[in-house]
Parts: sequence; C-alpha cells; structure tokens
Amino acid sequence: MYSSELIKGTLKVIILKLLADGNRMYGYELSQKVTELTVGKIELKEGALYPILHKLEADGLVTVVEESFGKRIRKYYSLTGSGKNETNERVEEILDFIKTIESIMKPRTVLGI
Amino acid sequence: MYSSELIKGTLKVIILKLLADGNRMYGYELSQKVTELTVGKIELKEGALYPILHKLEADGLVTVVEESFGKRIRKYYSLTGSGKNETNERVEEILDFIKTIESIMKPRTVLGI
DNA sequence: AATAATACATAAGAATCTTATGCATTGGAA
DNA sequence: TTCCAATGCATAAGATTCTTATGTATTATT
Repeated sequence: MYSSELIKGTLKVIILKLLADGNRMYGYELSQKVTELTVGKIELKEGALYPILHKLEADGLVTVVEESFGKRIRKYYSLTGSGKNETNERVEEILDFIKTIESIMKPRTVLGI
Repeated sequence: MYSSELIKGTLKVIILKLLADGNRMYGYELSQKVTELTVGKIELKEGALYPILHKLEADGLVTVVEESFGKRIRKYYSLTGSGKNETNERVEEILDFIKTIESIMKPRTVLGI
C-alpha cells in the first residue's frame, strides 16, 4: 500500500488505461482489477471510483450501458472516441513523468556523476 | 509542464532527495533546481514550497540555518538523521510505485500478452 | 528610474483522495 | 436457515496537497 499522496492524480489514468485495454468494464470490476494488478498496493475505493466515472461520463470520455444480472445492476463503461485520444495523451504524459521522476531519484552525487 | 494532479504528492520526495544529494540548500535554490532538472516540466512554486519546508522542519526531518548575504536572508535546509532515513524510504517507495504504474501503462492486450 | 530577479511568507480556493455511511442483492458457511 | 461476506451502486464530510494571488523587501540589470 503506497502512501495516499503518491496515488493522487493517477487513478483517473489507470481507469482510462484499463478501459482501453479490456473493452467495457463496470465499476466494481475496475476496482478488483486494480487491486489484482498492483497486488494490493493501489486500491481504487468507491469514494474515489464512482465520482471519477461520473466525471469521465460528464466529460464525454466514456459511455455507460446498464445491464441487469437478476436484480443486480452493473454499469458497463466504454471509452468514446475522444476518450481513446485522451487516454493516449494521458498515458504518454505519465510515462514521461515517470522518466523525469526516475532521473531525479536515481543515485546522484554532488558532482553530478 | 505536467498536469498538476500528477505532481501532487511527489514534491516532498523531490525536495528530500535534492537535500540528500546536494547537502544544504535554501528554498529559492530548491525551486530553481527543480525547474532546471525537469526542464520546466515541474515547477516548485512558493505556495507549495514553503509550507512543505516548514512541515519538514516541524517533523524533525530537516534543520534550518539562516544566513545573511548583505541584507538578504537565506534559510539553508539540511537533512537530519531521521530525515535521511525518511528520504531513503520515500525514494524506494516512489521507485516501486513507478514500476507499478509502468506495468499498467505499457501496451497490453485483452489476452494479457 | 524602472523592472526583473532574488528571497522569504501566507491565505483563499480548487482538486483529489479517504473515511464513513447508506441501500440492496447474492452466495456461502456455520 | 440464519448470518456474514462479497457484490454493486452511490454520496457526503473531512483531510491533504497543490495553484493562484498577494504581500514585503533587497539586489541586479536595463
């Protein structure tokens, strides 16, 4: 489990990327998938998850299809065209960001060696 | 310039790491160094910088020595012993975090190939 | 003489997350 | 068969971390 400051700002990109990889997914499924992929180091909790999904929908980046399984409802989210573009941009950005952070964090001396 | 959500939570670690590398530094110097190292992609602004430094001091991770240059004052910050330990832990954490994010962001298909 | 850069600081507001709570269904264990 | 865990959605209050804006003052540059 990473300290929560670190996670801030990355959850949205993670959701977008998972939708880009796996086609449509519903909220609870996304939450499980993140726990699984990160071996529990990142948890996508409901309080963060659902507001993000609603925001993505409001921004036109995803569309929703409700499906019933018995009396239980699932809301499947899929990327729209602009959602795919946004995902590509955000993924590029975070990969670039990672390189920057890595370059700062790698051992370095006063001499810059 | 990265979107600001992405930067959240990383500024403190960056400051700690710079102090660990370069011995004592003062606020404005840290701010300049971050701009320089990241080619302007990350900016350590005063509104974030000074509260972080004060927090680090309150937490006993850094000590401060004031020095005058003419009538201008600089506050030099240095890591304490526990500051160095904290830095090592935080750097390890963020490097681990980066690997996790990278593994999610790298191209992947539905089949997991 | 005026402006940019240096150097500190804080307050109000925005954004993003955690914690807590709520409702309802389904499956499994005791 | 009863109770608890898991599934599945949702929102509100609070914490945290940053941006933007503002303030003060000195020094260097144009």
